[in-house]
Amino acid sequence: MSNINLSQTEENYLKSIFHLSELGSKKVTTNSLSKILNIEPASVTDMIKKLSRKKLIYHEKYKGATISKIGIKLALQIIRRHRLWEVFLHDKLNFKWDQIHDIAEELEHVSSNKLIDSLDKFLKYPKIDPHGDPIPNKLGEFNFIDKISISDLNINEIGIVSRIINEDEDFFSLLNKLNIEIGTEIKIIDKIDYDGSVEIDINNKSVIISKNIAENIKITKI
Amino acid sequence: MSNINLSQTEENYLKSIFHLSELGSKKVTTNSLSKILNIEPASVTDMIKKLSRKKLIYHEKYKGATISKIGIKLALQIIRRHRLWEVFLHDKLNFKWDQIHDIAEELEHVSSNKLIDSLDKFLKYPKIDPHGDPIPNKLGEFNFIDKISISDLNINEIGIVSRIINEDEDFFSLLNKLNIEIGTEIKIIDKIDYDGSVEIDINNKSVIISKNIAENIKITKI
DNA sequence: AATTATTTTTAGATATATCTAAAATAATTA
DNA sequence: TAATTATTTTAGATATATCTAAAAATAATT
Repeated sequence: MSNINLSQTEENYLKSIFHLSELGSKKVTTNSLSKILNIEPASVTDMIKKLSRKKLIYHEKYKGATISKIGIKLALQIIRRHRLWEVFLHDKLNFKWDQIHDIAEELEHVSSNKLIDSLDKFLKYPKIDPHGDPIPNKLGEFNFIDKISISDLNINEIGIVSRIINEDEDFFSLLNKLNIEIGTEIKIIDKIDYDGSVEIDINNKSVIISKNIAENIKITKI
Repeated sequence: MSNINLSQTEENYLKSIFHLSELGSKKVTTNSLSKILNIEPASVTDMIKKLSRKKLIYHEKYKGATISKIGIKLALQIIRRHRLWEVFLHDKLNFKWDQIHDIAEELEHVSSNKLIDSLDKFLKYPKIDPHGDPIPNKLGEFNFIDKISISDLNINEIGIVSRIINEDEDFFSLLNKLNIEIGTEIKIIDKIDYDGSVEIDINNKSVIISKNIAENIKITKI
């Protein structure tokens, strides 16, 4: 096997490209990367060229980048590491689910495969991380469960929170304020046509959440 | 508190300076650092200047460097992280003691203090790592047990291996070959005056080890 | 279709961490 | 002590990852 060795920076770019490409299907623009990585477009262009040279992405000038098969494979390994560390932090070290992301961002770059496979075993081969996101296995396979979100429910339907898409700190603190976590039962009281906001019931308290928030909370219908 | 933030590279230099200074008492030369870090002396000089500017070491041109109080404190935190991760890898992930060093070298640079303190708790506040080295606590305090080594034993005396100084991969594989690990009982059969080699008995097998090897294996006399 | 606005890229700088070759200093030895 | 050897530092390059400012290409609007 050609052992491709990436710097931490390259790994971060690749992961972001993978996420933005939505499982490899979409083209990723320089600007979108610039925004989520907080790096100037000019610098992004340089890195795109670099990853392109390494065949992890394909790039056509001014037209955006597509992630390659090898790129996807590597990205999934980084995501696997990230999510396994999140499980460790949450389940073993008792971190709150909103405090694990940043630490996992550092841990994910530790490169030993043996480490990750041992960690996987130690954690009893978890299938999802504390945010409900699927954990790829050694081969990059994972259960792709693109669940429906709160916005997909109709009035009076009930859902159980299964996955949080957004990993912003601000988003997490909002969820904490609303007492929403994985497993929380949510009932739809009303849907506001005007802007897609949804009135929901959590533990017998009613709140109205914006369309964007509703779309970022995936649920299982019951 | 002024939160001093070091790069991975700076951390590695500082740790090496601390080790070479033998707990802060000795001057460290450019060449000695160059050798253990495998970096050219010219580059070492640059980094010495940098750490000196940050007041982590004191440096007099052409005369070597001394580690400062803050330097020692920071070095001990890095060592603490390294050794706690080694305990985790050995005790929880079932790594052999000769496979943990390199991985801990990467993990030690993950910067969250909360992570390390939680890990410490999870591991039940271990006092020594799998090589028998003491683990500094949050405040940098540790039990300094500079044990005697095999070379300090006399003929017919018995010692139990308690600590391995050298962390080279080659040294570990030698120990594995000799069936020596922490806890192994060793009896001195003969001491060769010519070059300080020692004939020892391990599990009723006798071998001769060099002076250097004997000095790198610390023991508790029984 | 022409103009304007946006996005992307290029060009040229900067900081970090490294290198080699040469100069300066210190240590050793004849 | 003077000459030789070894160590350390300086000077100047290189690679990575970033930046700003300006140019080029594409997209949107009038």
